[in-house]
Amino acid sequence: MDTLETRELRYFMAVAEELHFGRAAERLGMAQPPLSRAIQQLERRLGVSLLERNRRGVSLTDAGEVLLHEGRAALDATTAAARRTQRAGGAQMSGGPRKRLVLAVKAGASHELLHKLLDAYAAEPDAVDIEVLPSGTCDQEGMLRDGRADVALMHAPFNSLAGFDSEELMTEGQIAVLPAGHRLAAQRALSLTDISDIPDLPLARWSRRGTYPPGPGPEIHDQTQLAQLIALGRTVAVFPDSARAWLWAEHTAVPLTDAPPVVTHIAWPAHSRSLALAGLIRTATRL
Amino acid sequence: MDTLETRELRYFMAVAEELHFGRAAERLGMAQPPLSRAIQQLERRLGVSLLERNRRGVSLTDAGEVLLHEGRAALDATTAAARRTQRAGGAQMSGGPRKRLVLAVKAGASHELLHKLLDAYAAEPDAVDIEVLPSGTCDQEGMLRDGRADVALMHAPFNSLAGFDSEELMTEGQIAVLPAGHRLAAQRALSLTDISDIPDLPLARWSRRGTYPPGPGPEIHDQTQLAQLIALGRTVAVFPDSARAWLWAEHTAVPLTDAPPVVTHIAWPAHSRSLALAGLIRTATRL
DNA sequence: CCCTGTCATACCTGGTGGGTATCACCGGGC
DNA sequence: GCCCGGTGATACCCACCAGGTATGACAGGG
Repeated sequence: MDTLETRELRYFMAVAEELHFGRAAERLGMAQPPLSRAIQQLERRLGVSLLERNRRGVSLTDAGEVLLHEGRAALDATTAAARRTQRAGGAQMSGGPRKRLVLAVKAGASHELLHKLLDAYAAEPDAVDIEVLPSGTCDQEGMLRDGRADVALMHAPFNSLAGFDSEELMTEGQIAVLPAGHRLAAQRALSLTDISDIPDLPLARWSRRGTYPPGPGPEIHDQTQLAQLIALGRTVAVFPDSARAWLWAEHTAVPLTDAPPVVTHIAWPAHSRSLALAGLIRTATRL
Repeated sequence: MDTLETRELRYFMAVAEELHFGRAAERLGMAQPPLSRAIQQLERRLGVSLLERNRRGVSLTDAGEVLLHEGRAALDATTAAARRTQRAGGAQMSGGPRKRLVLAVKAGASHELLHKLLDAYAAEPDAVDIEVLPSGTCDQEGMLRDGRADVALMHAPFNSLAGFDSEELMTEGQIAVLPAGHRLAAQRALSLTDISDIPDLPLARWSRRGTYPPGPGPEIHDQTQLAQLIALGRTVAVFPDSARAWLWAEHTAVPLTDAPPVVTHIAWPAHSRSLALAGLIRTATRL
């Protein structure tokens, strides 16, 4: 059969990610035996073995690998359905905000564009409330996928637009943000190689899903933290032009000649049919 | 809570589509009272009213409308996960086909391209079996979405590529297919207006999701049927150039000067990670 | 050799999904 | 006006199964 209950998917995802029944069960807030049994039943129903039970641990079969990816998408779509439904209906009963759109943005990025967009949209006759949801972790894709957001500002090439509809809004170059007193801060322009190997100024390393790329630079997970470390002369970082908006007095921005341009898009789930969303997109493309 | 069991989604979709608890229950193979109760529980859990129970029938609230669309996507993603997992795992146990990719195509379209693609791919060293799944109903989108297919040939502007990754393969003009003896069959070229209002040759009307657009022409749901009606001098139809491959002796093809070009794409789910699929796409783009 | 950590098995229990019977309500016919 | 047909909701019951606890089987390491 091709049923496949949400609960079973949740269970399998937990096991597939932990590769350990005990820890997975703990994460799910249940005991280990029923979890084992549920996975066995799932395997029997699908007629496919998903996990290789080696002594000492568990590993995924090819089919398990497929279910891990496809199941993630399915679970995201399911929770998105629940979230968006609640948002659509919450309005009509509580006297709260009539209708809301949740717009995911990268915290601190494209301030000016965002401001213009929100102002222009608010002036539209049929505008609804826009809730801006800033994400420090650059996870606008996930937010669209699991329904935490209805629409997002994304930045190629950092975000992938795969699976979404999108419109291009703005293209900008990138800058190196240096301590004001540093010798390179006096330059007119720099290249990526100029700043990638400065012994006294190692490039900052952003956290990606909790892990950091290797290198000598400080580990960063927060823009303010980074701004401070730059101001203290400890590191250097690369940002889109629009980051000039939040620079401190102790910072100096120098254009990068060979950094890839950053393209800001407005993106939304491909199947979306919301009129409010269509209005926001229309406004955005007219900016 | 943001749970939302697959079963509940299935139930809601049935009611939302039928707008009738009794018929929905019948379609689901269950009795009406438990279905009513399940929907009530769903509404309470989400804290949102989904259906307006008017005396004499049911209608959707705004939130219900949203759940109808989002839920369809979620259910499709779920059954896609099940189907693709079974395909990935079916190979390893039964001695059957090692690994399969299912390629959805519009029945009868792009014969030559398809042939070249399959031949070229079969010559690749790491080729897997390709199962060609022809669809008479032009529903390649749905096939990709619910996992019946892994990859599809789609034809803009007839199919929407929204939500998929795709690569352009071929662009072609369109032709009018006329009865060989008709006076217009002698022309070198025609425009859409030339053929849209011929009293003795009304344009054929294709079925779209079971309904037909209004007009005087015959109702068509099958290519052979259409071919026969043209050969009999009863109707005229518009096709991409590549349709010349299956024309009969009694048919005459005349190029259309102002018909939009047809672009054939190869398309696949945006999140797909299959190596076999990547190989097929690479072959296709090299054609 | 036993101890430890793993997942599987055995068995029991409570919650709940589903069935049947019935109600409440309304609109339409005569 | 009355009754009838058709709607969804309610009441009640039962059986199934998700989940818990206790325990087993099995391998690797001291």
